[in-house]
Amino acid sequence: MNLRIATEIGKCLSNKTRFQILEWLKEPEKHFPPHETLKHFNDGVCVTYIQEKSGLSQSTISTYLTNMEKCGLLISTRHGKWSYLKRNEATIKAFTEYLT
Amino acid sequence: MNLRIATEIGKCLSNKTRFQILEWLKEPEKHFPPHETLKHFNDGVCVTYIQEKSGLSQSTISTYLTNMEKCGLLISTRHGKWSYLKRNEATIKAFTEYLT
DNA sequence: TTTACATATCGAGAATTATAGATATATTTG
DNA sequence: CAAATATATCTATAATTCTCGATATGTAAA
Repeated sequence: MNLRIATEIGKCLSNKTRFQILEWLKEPEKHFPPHETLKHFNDGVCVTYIQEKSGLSQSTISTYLTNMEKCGLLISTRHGKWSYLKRNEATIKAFTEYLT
Repeated sequence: MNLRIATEIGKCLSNKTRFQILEWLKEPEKHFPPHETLKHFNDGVCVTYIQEKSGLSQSTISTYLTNMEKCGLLISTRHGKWSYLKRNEATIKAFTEYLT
């Protein structure tokens, strides 16, 4: 962790929707429907589900998620035409330790 | 801790100087001169020292510090004409736990 | 190989934040 | 009380961010 990344993370955390995305992803099954098309994969939530829950436009949410991935807050995995997002606990831990 | 305060803290942490102020205040004696006019008080760093170290204007730093106090990141104590700032470890802990 | 769907990127106008100088307030000192 | 000093607030402009619709790209299904 360094100052530049830490402030980029801060920027992500300065917006209610972005902060909530991290909260929702703590317990995906509590906040999102299951991914029925996937049989043996449960490693994050697809962009569409996050977009629908947020109520914001597809392009806005896509930008949010891209930025959150760039600074290491999220991990994105592509399966076919879907991208699945999950928290990057290692970065979150490094950030909180840097702050403390 | 709640979403509104957490995002206000995020806003404070989205700027390099503001983030650094928190870092500097982890070890004040390492980053600032001693407060010679004070005999038995060592409970934070005055606004002027923080301003000089940052290189930004007095009004900018004053605004930063006010906002950082409002969201609970800093504790401000006034002694005569000086305000002394220190980290509010309780809020910082609550914030990191909210995130984790 | 079209067509449909999921996600990403682009471009623009609206909204917010950054930053400073000027000024106000509060406190100490002479 | 007047002058000096530390900090806070006001006002304004520049810079950045927000958010969306439009469009592009990538993948799967028909």
